Amino acid sequence: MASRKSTIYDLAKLADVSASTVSAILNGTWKERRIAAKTVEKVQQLAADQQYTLNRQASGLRTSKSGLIGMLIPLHNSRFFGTMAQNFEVMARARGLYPIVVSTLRDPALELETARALISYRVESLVVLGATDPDAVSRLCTSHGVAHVNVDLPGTLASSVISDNYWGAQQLTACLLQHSTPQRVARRNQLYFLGGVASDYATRRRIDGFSDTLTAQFGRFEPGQIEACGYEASMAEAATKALYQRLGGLPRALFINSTMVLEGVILFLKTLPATELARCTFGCYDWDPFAAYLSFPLWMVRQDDGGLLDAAFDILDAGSYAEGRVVEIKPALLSM
Amino acid sequence: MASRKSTIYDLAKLADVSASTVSAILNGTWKERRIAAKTVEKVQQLAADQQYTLNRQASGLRTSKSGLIGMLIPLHNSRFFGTMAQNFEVMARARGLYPIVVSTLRDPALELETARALISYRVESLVVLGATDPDAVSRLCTSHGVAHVNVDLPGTLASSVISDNYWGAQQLTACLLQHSTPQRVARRNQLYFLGGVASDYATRRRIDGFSDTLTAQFGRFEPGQIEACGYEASMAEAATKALYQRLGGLPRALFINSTMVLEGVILFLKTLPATELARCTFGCYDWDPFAAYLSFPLWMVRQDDGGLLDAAFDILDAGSYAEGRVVEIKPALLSM
DNA sequence: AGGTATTGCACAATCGATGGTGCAATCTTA
DNA sequence: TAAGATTGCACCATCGATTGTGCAATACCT
Repeated sequence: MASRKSTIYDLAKLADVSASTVSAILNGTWKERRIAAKTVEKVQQLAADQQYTLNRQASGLRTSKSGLIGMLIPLHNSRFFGTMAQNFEVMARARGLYPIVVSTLRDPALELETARALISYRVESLVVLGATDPDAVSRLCTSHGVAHVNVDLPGTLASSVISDNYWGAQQLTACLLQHSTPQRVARRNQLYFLGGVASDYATRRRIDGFSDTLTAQFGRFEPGQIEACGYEASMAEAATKALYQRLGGLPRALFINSTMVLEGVILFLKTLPATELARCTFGCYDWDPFAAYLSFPLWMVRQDDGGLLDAAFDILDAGSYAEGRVVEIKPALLSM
Repeated sequence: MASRKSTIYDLAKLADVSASTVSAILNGTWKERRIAAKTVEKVQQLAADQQYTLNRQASGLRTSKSGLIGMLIPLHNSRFFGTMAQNFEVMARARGLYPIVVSTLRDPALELETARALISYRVESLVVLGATDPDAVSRLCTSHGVAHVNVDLPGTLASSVISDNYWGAQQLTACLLQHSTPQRVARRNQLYFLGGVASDYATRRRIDGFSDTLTAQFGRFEPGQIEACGYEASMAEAATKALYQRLGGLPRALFINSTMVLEGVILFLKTLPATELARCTFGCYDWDPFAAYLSFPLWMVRQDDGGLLDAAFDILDAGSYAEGRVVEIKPALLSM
């Protein structure tokens, strides 16, 4: 029954018809080919008995369609990227495409290598999420005629869908201002921005939103209020500690750029007495369910993952990826 | 320069050699085929100029190798599964295989459909993580000669690598006993197990570890101490509330079965005053970085994700997947 | 010089599925 | 009943890469 493998030729022999007939029956084009209903039934029964499965390598080779759609993500084990991957799979399947999600560890070389691999498997489109060097991927895709779209971090060579980082940062900063207790001590009477990479587009936009809001409020803003210490928890922990020592205490409010950075901040906060924490208001750009239940209040910006991917698929569906437009999707501000 | 696509035939024409020569040069077998070094160089240069990429559909069809290895996971947006996916990718690449991770939403039908799709793309092996019905997937894989291994939840038709849930539950339970304050109120003088599905293998083993430890300690154990309310946060929230009302307070200790369930528990705990929380000791089977920073102490069992996958790949590498053995990997107990 | 050995490559079949084309057999219609 | 229409399917080239085999051309040897 379970012959090691079974091809349309095997079925053809068993059913005493030609391979092309079997093919037409199994791929649904048998009506156009005027195959008799009873032949159809016989072959379908046989295919089921023999556990036949289409060889998509062969099928794809012939039709030059793979049925695959790829997504590059920086990491699997992050809430945001995981949720995006989850949404991506659902939307891909809804379009009859088979989703492949691969992480590239924020490594430009791995991004390119991975894109190249996906292209060699002949993916039909590619969603490039949070890539470090989206334009390099764009060049590769374009030279191979692969539709693609950047998400979360924009590129210049293809259309992009990103969070409205500027707006979100403004909202979060305004919120921190509003909910923090003004303090007398001058050196503490400030808000600080922590984490991310200054050369990174999203971080830059958030810094802009942060600093513009502060400038609008106070008329001044100092570069020292920004600590773009990277995304790693250990870096963030050290940076928080350094800030604490520099200020002689926690700042009036802290704008934490990503949940990964938040992990690092918390590592340091754990060493402080609870009374200290109460003096500072915390905000985090990005959301995590457990972060909502920390021992101190925390404001969070939650990106609209569904909205981002909807827009991305719209671009792919419309074939307008080469236009290089940037669509911004507003995030949501969540209290604690 | 960037011809829409370029095949070995295009390169052959340009280099004025045969396609088989190009193929041998590009796949590294040119030494055995005694291709002259200068021909090699010429063709390689040309391939680079033309942005040639191997068509893996064609290559795989011919060699009946896809270079793909698949992994089924229940969800992307969970720490544990995300981390497993991340490790999987690294290990797959180290073996020269291209990883495909797909989620199946704990849906047996989707598990099967996905496995079938991966097989149609001719994956060379399949890691089945936390599947609801691993044996159905095994049957499919076996009938197609695809190597596979179950991870996290065992099957009976293929080798499995799982956490030592019994041992982990014993450890966690013992730890809860040791760290909880014995209370006089009889109805509270008990530990409760919350979450999971009783028909699920992992949950059953954990319940066994939990109840055996309690029986050993107290000589008795009541079925009412188990609330296998499922994995959803909302269910867990309701169950916690019901338990609280039934007992007239929190129990002496709570064994929370998964971080998802923990989310639900916390939703309810948020409605209680902090003094109430101090009376109960909390333990969670599974780990989340932020759960470590909740406003109350929490013991967690962290599964050895690297160890699980190492063992899984060992089985695949050894080709011993059909033996149906079960390997248990001990988890770690983490304080707060 | 004549023969063998080696070098360097081309040819052609093949993997499995697809789809254009052609051709009997049967059916329809005048 | 003969001509035309329709039904039902087989044949074959093709997608791009791989690999066993064969065969000139050059190198080597006595």
